[in-house]
Amino acid sequence: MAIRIKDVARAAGVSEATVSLALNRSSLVNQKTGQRIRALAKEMGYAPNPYAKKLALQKSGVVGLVVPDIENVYYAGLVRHINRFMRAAGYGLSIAISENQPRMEADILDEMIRNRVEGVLLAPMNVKSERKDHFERLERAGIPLLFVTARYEGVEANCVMCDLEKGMRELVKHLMERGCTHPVLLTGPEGVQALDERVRGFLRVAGAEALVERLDEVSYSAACRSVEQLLWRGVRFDALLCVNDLMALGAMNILEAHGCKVPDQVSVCGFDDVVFSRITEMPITTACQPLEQLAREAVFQIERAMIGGEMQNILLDTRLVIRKSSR
Amino acid sequence: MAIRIKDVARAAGVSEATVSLALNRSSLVNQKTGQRIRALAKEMGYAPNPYAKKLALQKSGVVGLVVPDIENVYYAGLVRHINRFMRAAGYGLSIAISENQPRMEADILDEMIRNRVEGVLLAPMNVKSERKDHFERLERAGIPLLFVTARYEGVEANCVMCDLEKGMRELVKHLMERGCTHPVLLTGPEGVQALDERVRGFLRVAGAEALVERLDEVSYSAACRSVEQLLWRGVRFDALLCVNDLMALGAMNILEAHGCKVPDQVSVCGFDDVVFSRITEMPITTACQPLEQLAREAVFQIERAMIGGEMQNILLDTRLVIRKSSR
DNA sequence: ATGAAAGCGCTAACAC
DNA sequence: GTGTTAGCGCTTTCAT
Repeated sequence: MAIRIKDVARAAGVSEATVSLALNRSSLVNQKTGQRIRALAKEMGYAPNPYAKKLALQKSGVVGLVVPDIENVYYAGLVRHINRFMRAAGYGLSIAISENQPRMEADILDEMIRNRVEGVLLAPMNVKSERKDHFERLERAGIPLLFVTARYEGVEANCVMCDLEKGMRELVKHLMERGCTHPVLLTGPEGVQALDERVRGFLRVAGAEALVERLDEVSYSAACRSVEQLLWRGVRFDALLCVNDLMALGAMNILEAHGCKVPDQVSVCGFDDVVFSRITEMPITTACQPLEQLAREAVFQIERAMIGGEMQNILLDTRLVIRKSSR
Repeated sequence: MAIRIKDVARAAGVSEATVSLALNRSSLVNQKTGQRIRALAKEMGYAPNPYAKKLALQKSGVVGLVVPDIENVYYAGLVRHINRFMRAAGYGLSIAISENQPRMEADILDEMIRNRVEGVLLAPMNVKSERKDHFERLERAGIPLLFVTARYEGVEANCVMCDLEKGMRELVKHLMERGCTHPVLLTGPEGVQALDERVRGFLRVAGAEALVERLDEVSYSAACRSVEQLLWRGVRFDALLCVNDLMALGAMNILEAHGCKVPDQVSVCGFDDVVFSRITEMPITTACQPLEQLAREAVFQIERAMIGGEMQNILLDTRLVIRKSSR
């Protein structure tokens, strides 16, 4: 089969132990012999069997990453960046997709425990979920957990995310400065922390009586349906804020279809600053979440935890990006 | 640390071998004892150490999946489906992203070889690449390779993909039936098989002298720039075909911005049928690639190869989806 | 500075 | 049917 340490040892005329030490750059082995062995190993095309190594070392060198939806370009971007940073840091990355299903998320974590991952980065689902006991199992297994992009209430763990409430406040403030007086917020189900934060920010600036529309899901089509409804009900509004960019796009399309001019009659805002806010004829004002920084911080923190350090909560600022849809 | 087979054996009052056999549902072990042992193991929360298992069995039970760009929703969808099918089939899936960088792709394959993956599903990059020797290394390692969504010329391996040429032919035919006489195709660099196929289909129906614009990359912004150019050069055209939906969106936006009415003055088509073709005010005509089927077939084929069977080339049909942008 | 040997947790011949 | 034992390939302690 493949070439083993034993083969290298024989070829080099030394023992397996020496080869192992040499390859791991131990100072125990003579400089010269070390070099010779490493050269020989490379020449022979030796590559250690990762499973033997993991078994002997009793650690895997891999961290798990769980995202709720890989087709959402926001999470896709997160995955890409975390993947890059993690590899650069010399760890393996095991990517899993919970598909927004609590059951799936639990299964994934259990599998990660079995696979002895040394840390878990988890982006919460965008649905409410009750059972959280899989996190206790993680904890019992002594595996550090770090939330990214949002957290679950009731689960004790650090988190790297943006100040979503503040981001939303900035958006509303911006709209009001432009003269909007009747803003409406389109959001998803209550009890999802990342959404609740946005709602709180909205209410704080727009006033507690401002209109908040709660949809079943934070999707394009749900936004479309909701705006249809608003128009049909004759609700008066001059600003439409959405909890993500794709929803804003849906909202805008429906408004335009009904002859409602954006931004003249209604200003529209998204959130996240993913590709959707830039590829429309009418670019969308939004709060940019700095994905790359988020990823960098997440990798940095989990790395600390893995080497026995303490993690911190990291709260990054979003950046207000003003585009055509609000001016 | 965790609980081992030895612990279960002791608790059950049998040997490790018996436990191992019982857990693997071997018929060698007594029905009753088997049940008893399995129950006990579950009760004790026993989970096998995957690395010890992989080491002993000399196989990993995982297959590798390489995609060029996870932020492209087309590949993201592919990943999601393959992930589902692969798990359902009882294999682990190792997801890697080549970021359209040949060097990265090579590194990934080498790492997969080291990790003893039992098969590789690879979606080619959308750039030309010269060196293909990493595939030889795969082959030498005896690891089956299956291309998905496209293939590399010059690499001997089976492929599961759509008949892109035919798909493009259908689009052009559709446009011509609608009365278009001057179609233009926006594509990417030459030498990328998945693009070349589309170009061939286009030329075959539109005629060999039809205009083909070759861009550096198949992106939104490249399409925008290209259409600006076309208009500026005063090129006469009444149909714009793009090799993907995002480009079609860009093209459409630029046309509209220049007062060029779609579809009255110019019909526009995309390709793939990803979300972008449905979320625009003006939905885009496109050729739908049946991602789920593609994924199912890919998993099915690679599975066959892993159990020693023969793979087949699979060529699926795209489906013409006519929307507003072309009528 | 190097080698011998035990051990990581599991499987699979082979013996009983 | 069940137990004994020898690996799988690597690391690491302890001799030398």
